[in-house]
This record gives sequence, structure tokens and C-alpha cells, in this order.
Amino acid sequence: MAEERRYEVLRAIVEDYVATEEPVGSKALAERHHLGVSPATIRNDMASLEEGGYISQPHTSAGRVPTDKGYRLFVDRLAGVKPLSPPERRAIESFLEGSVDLDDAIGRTVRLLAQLTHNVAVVQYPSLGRSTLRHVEIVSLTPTRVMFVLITDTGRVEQRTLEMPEICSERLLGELRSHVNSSCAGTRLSDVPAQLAAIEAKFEIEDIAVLRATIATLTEMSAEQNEERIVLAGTSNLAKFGGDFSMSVRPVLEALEEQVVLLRLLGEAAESVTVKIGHEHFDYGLHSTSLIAAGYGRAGDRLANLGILGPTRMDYPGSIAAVRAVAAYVGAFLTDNA
Amino acid sequence: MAEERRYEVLRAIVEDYVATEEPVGSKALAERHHLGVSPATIRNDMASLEEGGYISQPHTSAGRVPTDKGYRLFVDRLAGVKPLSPPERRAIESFLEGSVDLDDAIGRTVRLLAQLTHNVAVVQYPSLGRSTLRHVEIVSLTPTRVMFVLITDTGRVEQRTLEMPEICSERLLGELRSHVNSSCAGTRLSDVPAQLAAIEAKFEIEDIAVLRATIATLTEMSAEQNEERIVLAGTSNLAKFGGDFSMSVRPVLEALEEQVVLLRLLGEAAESVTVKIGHEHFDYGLHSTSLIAAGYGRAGDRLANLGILGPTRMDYPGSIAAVRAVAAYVGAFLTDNA
DNA sequence: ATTGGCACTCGATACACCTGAGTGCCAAGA
DNA sequence: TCTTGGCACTCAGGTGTATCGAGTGCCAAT
Repeated sequence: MAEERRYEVLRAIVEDYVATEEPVGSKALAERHHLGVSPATIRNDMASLEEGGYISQPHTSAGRVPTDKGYRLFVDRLAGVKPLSPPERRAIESFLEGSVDLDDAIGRTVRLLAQLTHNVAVVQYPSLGRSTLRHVEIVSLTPTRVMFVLITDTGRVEQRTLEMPEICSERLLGELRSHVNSSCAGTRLSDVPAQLAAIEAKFEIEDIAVLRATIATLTEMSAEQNEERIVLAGTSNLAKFGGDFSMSVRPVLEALEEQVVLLRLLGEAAESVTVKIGHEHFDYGLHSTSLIAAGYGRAGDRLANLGILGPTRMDYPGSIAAVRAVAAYVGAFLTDNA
Repeated sequence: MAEERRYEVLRAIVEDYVATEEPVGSKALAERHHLGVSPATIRNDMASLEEGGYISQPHTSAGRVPTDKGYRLFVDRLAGVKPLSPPERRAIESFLEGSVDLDDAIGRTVRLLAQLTHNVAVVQYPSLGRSTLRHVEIVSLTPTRVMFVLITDTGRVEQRTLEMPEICSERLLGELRSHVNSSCAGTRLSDVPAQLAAIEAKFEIEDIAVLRATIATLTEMSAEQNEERIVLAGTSNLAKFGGDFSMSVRPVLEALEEQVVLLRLLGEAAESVTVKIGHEHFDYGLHSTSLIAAGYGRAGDRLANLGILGPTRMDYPGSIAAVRAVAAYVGAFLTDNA
């Protein structure tokens, strides 16, 4: 059946193009991949692949290059899983050792990912909304200025200062601290606002202004939309992009500087490993890039996403393996240090 | 006196080259800058400037380009102060409004700086060692796991978790908290280790292990070398670099990814505004870039540095003005929110 | 010390040409 | 019906040549 071989040809094209970065022709294909057919046959297959929109040729007399659609098919149906090399395994297994807090762990993760894949790595901090609250600390800075510190079970620490409407005594702060903690500790951050609403009854009328300000601030802090944090590494790997800098790399750098874009990028990752290719991105600047993203978390509940971004012409099997492995290890690390 | 005019010519060359990005010739100079002399005279001046090493020509039959030494002279003796435009003034005056905590303020600062100068902006968090400790919070996560949270007067919050050598009671944690706070609150972080050493006497023998671990961790946390944080923005402005991407921009991106390099870069800034040009940088990757850095702080005591990095061919007067102004405003902001 | 004149250099641009990789198509063979 | 070898065609890229012109250095005159 010719159907089958056509896809074999596509796979060969993708692999060669990724390796050489140059359009690949029928003759070279016939030599390097021992499909038992002649260049002429391959040309026929190429013609129908091109008609199907899986490959295209930059110029009339050049080899073929996979299109986004071609990569898509390759990723979905043709790519095998490339096992990690032993050094890679070792790197992953030891990268978190000795990390001293969450910042440190996330920092190591993102650098590792960048180094493994030679692409730009993107790691999102554990989502606030899905973490549970471990402790709330309320510290008086000046008589009317108060700092709130939220500590979650994932190790995230969020702080915020607030100018109180009136002077608040240490006694009042102490009461706030104990009531907030007893009613909210151990609940998900997304449930905190509801819990907070219930404690209003326990306070004197005269303290109501301070209490309301406190509740408002804590509610805002536990709303996840603001404080999703994202870390990058390996931007210099964008050098892999050929061609003119300002044409191809600049828009990518610009997109990477926009937290909003990054969040949406990672946010759209749904399954265990998601691959977004070229024009599948909503952002114009990323139309010549691909994203490989995975969720990570503790025992199945996804806390956040991480991934890599690179030119569409990238090593999908290898990168997918790396992203998946790193996500698994980070998840395990968070579980152990819960 | 010709001496004087020669420098006038150098200034004109720098200005034109920065504006046009192309080597500038004697004829063009005579036209655009109304120095009352002929192109031939200018050529003579150019020849002696070139002999002095201030300018050079890329090819025999091209115009002149300033050298690092030329820029140096320009910055030190020739550059006037370019006043900020009204929109720039307004942007600076309002950029910090509504910033909700230190992270937010630093983030706004770095983005503003990048936008104003169209270069890469670099902002260092207020140095830990020079801040004073406002409060230490000690929170028990599990029976043996404890989180320390340091809050400084600059708004920085540092956290770290520690696995204790033995189970520690709430009573013990409470004692730790109160003794640490009473002896250290209000002191500079760099003095904290000394203060901590003194409290050992106040504890029972049986708690000594936990105490020692606590002191060790807090000492480490207040050592400034680790936790200097630096934030970047505007990397996409590197597009201003002409030429080949991997030749010129890649090493810069690589340097920017190394915290160590960045720290040293900013750390070397000494006076109120420091300019480093091209080969004056220790890092090879930055040999075609210039840095403009300034310290910021509260009322004269420098807390940290900020600055911009761009191609040596940059608008020095404008950038210096912007950096200086932003540094002043950030300093004022920190004073008001102390 | 300044200026106009002049010969010279050399990068950039344009044009023509060639080469070769790669294609599409067709007719013959399995 | 699928495969294959043959063949003419296309076109990007490299090379060689000629021209152009911006810009220079030098020199003699002012």
C-alpha cells in the first residue's frame, strides 16, 4: 500500500530537515533512508504530500520543507518516543538536589529544561488557586501599615502591604491573625474568600473597617489571575533561528516579554503533553515557533505548566521526552516537599 | 584654536553616527553641522582624530565611525545633558503610582526604563545587606519542617525552609521568634549574624541543636551574596544591533542570562552615573555594548543599582538623563514607603 | 591654518553567465 | 495499478566583469 509509504516519506523529510536545516530532495532521501524505492517514486509521493499540504518547496528547484500541517501529522502519528540519553537522565535526576526553596527549585528546572532541549524554557509557578493555604502572617510595619504574607503548601510565598484606614493595635492584629488562620489554614486558596466572609461576625463593630480592608486584601491576593508567575531561560538559544534577526527573532522576544501572552500560551496546554505548532499559536510573533508544554503537579492534580518554545523546525521526539521527564520529576519533588 | 574644533568634529561624528547608523563622511558633516569650515578642513581634523584613536574607518573609502575611545571622550567631555521630553517626564512621574509591593515597583521600573531608552533595562533589587530587618517570622510547616520569612524595610521578603534536626514544639518556635525579633529587628542585615550569636545564652541546653540550625539558616539568608536579585526587560530591543544575529546578539543574550555577569556588571558602577563602553567590559560578550548605570536608594545611601545596556552606538545624553531620573524616582518611592 | 582641486581606493550595485540540485512528466516495465 | 529510468526544464547561488560614487589623502595656493 502506497498510503503507508507516503507517511514514511514525510517522517524521513521531517527528520532530515530538522537535522540539516536545509530543504531535502528526493535523491538524498532515497540514499539516507533505506526505503527500498527509487527517487522517482519518492518524487511521486512528495507530489501528493505537497498536494495534501504537508510539505512545500521554497523555490521551484529546491527540496521540500515540512509545513505546519506536516509537523502536526508527524507529531501526532509518526514520531516515536526517543529515549533520553544516560547523561540526560542523570542530569534530570540530580538537578533538584540541594534546592533550598521553591524559587530555587523553579530556577533550576527552567535552566535544566533550556539546557536539555537547547530551546527557550518556560516554567510557571505552582498556581495559587490550586494550592492550599498553610499559614497567613500579619506583620505590623508602621502603626497604620501592615504586611500580609501568605504561605502555601507548594512553598509559594506571596506578600503585600496595606495602608490601614486607621491605627490598629497589636491586639487587633493578633486576633486577625488567629481567626484568619484558624478558618483558612488548610483550604484551597480559591476557597479562601468564602471562608473569610464568615469571620466577620467574630469582630467588634469598631474594628470593622480594618477587618474589611484585611478581607479585601486577602481576597485579592488569593485571586489567582494576578500573581501567576512565569520564569524563562535559554533565550539565547533563539540563535537557532536562521535568517534576519529583526524579522524572525524579534517578535518572539517581544512575545516572551509579555506575561499575558506567556500565560495564555501555557494556559492552553490541556493534556499531559501538548504540542502547538506554528500558526496554531494565537500570537503572530510565535507563528514560526512551536511549543511543547506539560502540566506538573502532585499525584495527578495539575498545579501548573512548564514547557519549551523553539523554532517549528525542532527535535520533537527528543524535546517531548525531555519535557515529560522534567515535569514528572518536578511533580515528584513537590510531593516530597509538601 | 584648532584643538577645540577637532573635538567639535568628534561630537558631530558621534551624533550623526548614532542618528544614521552609517559611517559619516566629511562632506555630510560640513553640511549638517554649521561649523564654518570646509570639508577639506574637516578631513584634516578627522585624520588627526583617527591618529589619536578616537575614530576609525571600516573601509578605505568609507566615512568614519567613533571608536570606544571616541565614545568615552564624548561622554566624559562633550555630551551635553539632554533634557527629558514632557511625555517622558510624565511617564516617569506616574510609573510607580499604584504599585502594590516591591516586586511590582521593580517590575514597573524595569519596563519603564526599557521603554524610555529602547534598550535592555537592568534593575537590581535593594541589597539585602544594606537593608534593615523589620521582622522575622518563623512558621511551622510540619513537625520538623520550618519556614523562615525575613521582611526588610525595603519591602523585600526572603523565605527559606529548613528541615530541623528534631521535632520542635510551638513553644520553642515562639521563643525563637521573640528572641530573634527582639535582638535583630531594626538592625542591618549585615549585622544580623553578630546579633544572633548573642542570643544563644538565652536558651536551654536541650534546644541547642534547633537553635544552632536556626542561627545558621538566618545567617545564610542575610548573607547578601546569594540572594541578590536582578530583573531584565526589553531584550527585544537588541534588534537594534545590525548584522548577523548569532555573531553580535547571541553573546549578549548569553551574558544577560548569567546572574553572575549581571551582578558584576552592575556592581562595578561606582559614581552617581557610571558609563561603561565596549571593551571596558570584562565580559567578551559585551564588547560591543555600553552600560549606563546608576545607584538608587533612600536619601543618599545607595541600596542597589539599575541601568541600561545597549549597543555602543547609542544615545548617551538621552539615556543618561533617563537612567538618572528613574533612579531618583525609585529612590524617592522607597523613601516614602519605608 | 584653511581651502579647492585632483587622483586614487574600494565597497556596493548591476549584469551576464554558468552550474547543479531538484523537479515534473512521460513512456516503458513489473 | 504502481514503479522506474530518462529527459527537459527551472531557478537559486556562485563567480567574473564593469561601472559608479562616496570618501579619502595629498598638494599647492591663499
